[in-house]
Amino acid sequence: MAGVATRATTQQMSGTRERLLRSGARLFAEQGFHAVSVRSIVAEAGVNLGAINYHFGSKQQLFEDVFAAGASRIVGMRLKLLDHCRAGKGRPPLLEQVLTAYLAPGLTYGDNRSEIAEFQRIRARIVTEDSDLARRLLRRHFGTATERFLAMFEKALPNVPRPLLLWRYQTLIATVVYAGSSWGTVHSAPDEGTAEDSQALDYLVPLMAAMFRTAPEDQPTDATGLLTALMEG
Amino acid sequence: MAGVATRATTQQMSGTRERLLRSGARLFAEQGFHAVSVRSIVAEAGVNLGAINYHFGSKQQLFEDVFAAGASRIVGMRLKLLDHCRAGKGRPPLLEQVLTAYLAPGLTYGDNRSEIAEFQRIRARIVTEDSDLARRLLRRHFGTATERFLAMFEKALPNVPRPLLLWRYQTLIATVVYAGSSWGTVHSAPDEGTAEDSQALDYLVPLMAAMFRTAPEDQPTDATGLLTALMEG
DNA sequence: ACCTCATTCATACGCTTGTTTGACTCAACA
DNA sequence: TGTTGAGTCAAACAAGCGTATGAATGAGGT
Repeated sequence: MAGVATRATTQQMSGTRERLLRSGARLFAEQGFHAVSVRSIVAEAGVNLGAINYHFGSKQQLFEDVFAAGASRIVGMRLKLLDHCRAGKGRPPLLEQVLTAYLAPGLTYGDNRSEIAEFQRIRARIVTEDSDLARRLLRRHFGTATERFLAMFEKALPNVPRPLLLWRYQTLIATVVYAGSSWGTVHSAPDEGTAEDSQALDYLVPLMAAMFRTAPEDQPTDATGLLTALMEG
Repeated sequence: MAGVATRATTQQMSGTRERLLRSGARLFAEQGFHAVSVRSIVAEAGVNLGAINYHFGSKQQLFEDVFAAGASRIVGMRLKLLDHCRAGKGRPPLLEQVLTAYLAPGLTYGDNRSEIAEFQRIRARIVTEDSDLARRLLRRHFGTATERFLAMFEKALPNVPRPLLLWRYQTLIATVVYAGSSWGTVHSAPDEGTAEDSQALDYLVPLMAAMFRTAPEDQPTDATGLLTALMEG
């Protein structure tokens, strides 16, 4: 017991672990897992080379811990906000509430602005991977929250069948991941397309709401037919 | 002159260059630039270790060539389709035409289905980076096409001011990149959320159209205020 | 004062990395 | 029939990688 207390106290005091988590998050977000060396992490953290393997066991475990920390922060905020969403007169539509609950924690707000941006970059990268590690991390940290949000979206839009809803949810994910990670650069003119992060929520909620509310009867636009028409001139 | 002809003929016959481009595309898409070794590429291509440095000069140059090939294929198709977009009675709305022109080449259709998916994965990864290389590649290969599409969107939606239009264009990019690379996996239940690629275009065009047509007066939903309300209960 | 033990540190290990080198092959041309 | 030169190949290079090791450190408990 005394040993455990001592260890906890010492870890808290030394802060090596925390410094590694922060440096790791910064560098992994910037360059990706494989492009970052443990030497560059310990250098930025200002600690010894062996520190990563001592505190985390391996470079990969440090990465997983970095991911877990960022994910739990965002998901925790999302679920807390989701708990406060309810339909009612005088309140905004349920859809807008749920969208706000989903989007806000993933956008760059408040004090831990940069940490959220860093995590979203890490997440954006991992989403495009299909390694077992990627699938495992995503499932573990986002699985239950996804189910709860989908259920809530179904309540907000009872006449949208589930398959169609999934497409919209995917688009929502794409938008928030992309927005949180690399927003602000439409790749043409250098200054063009930068958007204020602080306004992101106000811009995105109406856009996503409009997309989610696309009427089912609007759905079967024959885009494929349109495509062949375009190809023929 | 004879020398040049000889070289071209020999390259065409050997096919080592092309094999490397294909193996590189496959592996870079799967694992990312830094995670892939030169040796794994040449092994998959069934060529000698030195072949990459001989034909491309460096691993990075091979990557750039892979990216250039994929980008020019997609952008070329997009611009060709965009040329056929025009308003007119009896035709679909201009917005849907432009959206189809933008989305179709990036989604997984037709014969080179896997090659497009591979490139979209590479692109998704590079979009989240902020290295000079990433910026350079994106600017070079997507810059002018972006300008032309933005101009066309402005023509299709003349009453949407440019800053708002950029947000919607960003969302479109996010959706197509994400859809083309890692679609089909809402990360909860394993089977849930898989969507048929062949229907992607028909699903996405109406969603994006609804989002693009969000009325300007709908825009200033006070999501920030809603957020504070949610946080307070 | 002594022991304990979590932590730090310098060093080294085995391995892989991207690239280079020089000999070799062999179709094309004079 | 030589000669040329693009292409292939095995071998080696220095450098960097993640990790392991064992000694030094130093605060906490007895």
